[in-house]
Amino acid sequence: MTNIDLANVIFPNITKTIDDYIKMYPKRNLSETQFVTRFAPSPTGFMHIGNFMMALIDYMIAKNTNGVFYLRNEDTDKAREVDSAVDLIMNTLKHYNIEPTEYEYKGKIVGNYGPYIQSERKEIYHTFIKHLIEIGRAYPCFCKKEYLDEMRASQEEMKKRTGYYGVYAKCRKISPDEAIERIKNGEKYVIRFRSKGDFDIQIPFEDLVKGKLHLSENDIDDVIMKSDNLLPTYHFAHVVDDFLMHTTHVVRGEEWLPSVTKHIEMFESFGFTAPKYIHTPLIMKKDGDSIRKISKRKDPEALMKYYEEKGYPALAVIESVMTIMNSNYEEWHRDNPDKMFYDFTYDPAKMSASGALYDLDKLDNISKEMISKMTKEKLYEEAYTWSKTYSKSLQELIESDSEYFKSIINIEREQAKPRKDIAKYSDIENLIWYMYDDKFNKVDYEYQKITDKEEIKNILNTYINEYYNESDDKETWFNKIKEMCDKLGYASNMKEYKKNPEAFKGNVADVSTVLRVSLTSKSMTPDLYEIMQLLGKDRIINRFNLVK
RNA sequence: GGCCGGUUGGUGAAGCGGCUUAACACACAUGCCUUUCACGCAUGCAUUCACGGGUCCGAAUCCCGUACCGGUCACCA
Repeated sequence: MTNIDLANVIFPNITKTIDDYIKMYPKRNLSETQFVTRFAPSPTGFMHIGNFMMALIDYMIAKNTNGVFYLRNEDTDKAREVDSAVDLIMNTLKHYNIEPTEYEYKGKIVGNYGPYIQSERKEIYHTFIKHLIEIGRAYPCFCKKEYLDEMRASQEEMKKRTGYYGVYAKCRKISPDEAIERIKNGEKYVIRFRSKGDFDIQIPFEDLVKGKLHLSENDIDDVIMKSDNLLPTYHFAHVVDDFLMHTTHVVRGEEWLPSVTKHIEMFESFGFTAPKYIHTPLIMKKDGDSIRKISKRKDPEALMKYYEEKGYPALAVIESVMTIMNSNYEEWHRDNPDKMFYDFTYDPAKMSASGALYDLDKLDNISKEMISKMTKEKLYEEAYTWSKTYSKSLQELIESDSEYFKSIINIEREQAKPRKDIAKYSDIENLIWYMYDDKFNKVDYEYQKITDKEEIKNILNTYINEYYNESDDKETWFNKIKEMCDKLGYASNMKEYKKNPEAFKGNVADVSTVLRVSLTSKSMTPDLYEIMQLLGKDRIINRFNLVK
């Protein structure tokens, strides 16, 4: 009995050869400078910010080189799979407009290199594994979990490297005859790769982020096919898929760095050349005094849904991640304000090799800047769309009178130096609620300098009876407030007040604050004149009367 | 523990042997402007690049060692 007999016993129904598949997945019709990337998440039901960064890198590389960015669903771990996970991935990519050119979704395959779902590629993997068995580079392993556990424990005790290699790889020595017999007896087995590597030999490897490194050759016989579902492990699926799909650049987290030599050896066992690798640093989080990997369990901002729920503009999130990917992005963007982020050329070599802390302050800043530049129509649309999914109360506010809403958000907008107070759509309600009468009751007034109730009443009455005129323009309006200040003993001129504060009861800022707080309850609001214009005289009087 | 990687301000970082008295941006602080807040403007914020040694006329930049941080050592990806 030979390895070929063994291969036929294990895969009796596989009739194709790897050459058949190589023909079915021909070289892509692209030039040397057009790169092929893929986003290959496993459908666990989460979209982590680190995954998102990798997808963005994939997208940027393909976009920059006019190449191909495809999505591959790595669902070989059926135990961890979540039903809605693919929807989440697709929706997130769609939300950020970084959609793949090839993918498989809801039964539809777009692209010529599918299926793009690993569990649908079982026959392909089996063909490749069968080939490896035939040429003696893979074999069935009957070792039980107990043996493996004992092996590891004794290796640790003897301070040796752990793993299934050398003398520990006892199924390596099983003859085809014995293997066939044991299989026919119904013994459970996995398929392992037969490594020819020598751990003491260092091989050079170049990672596009980390640069040139030397890594020990792999000598571990890794499992390449699992026993229960007969699906491949990540290592093997990576090799087969990225070869057949002609991926030129593999972007993945740096946790994969220690296994590149496994992958290289597997590529070589088929006579294939490995793709280029971009091992991205992990995104970190500060936790007290220490720094750790950002965690989906402890840090809400680790998950992409956080940014959607809070209502950050998609572009703001992209730009904040771009600054982590390539810190020269910001400068570029300043110099090219009219270009889109994808016009920027991403360079993995400029990416930091160490893990970066993701800074929410930075995101807020980028986002405020971006929202401040939106027209009122644009902000209205964005905020309204967001509210329909995430905030019923804001939605109701907007729907009660959309023109009024637009007028409110337009205060200090659409001008050279717009107001920057909205970082995310979920901020809006808290910034404008007082413009709605049904919310303006039982409020806490934040009076500042002038707190005496009689004096406040006096200012309000004097103002409404003697000075306020709804049709005044802004300059006249403010001049009248100053006139009132003079009359009531407050300084109308700040410079004079500062020169001699003792001579006055207070100043025009203090008086304005009384008006502002009486009308809004808050001491910090946008332009008071515009607020008063929007409220109108009747509502102003009503609010003054509410002040007790 | 073995192997691999990293270490420049509170944060992202530039820097790649002399142009650096360490860029730019965020954050923070102060001042100016101002009807509040914000905006804007101005100023400040690492005498020093984890530490120790070496190479060199010259080092954040090159070499060695130490420390610390991270990754990895699964039929998970």
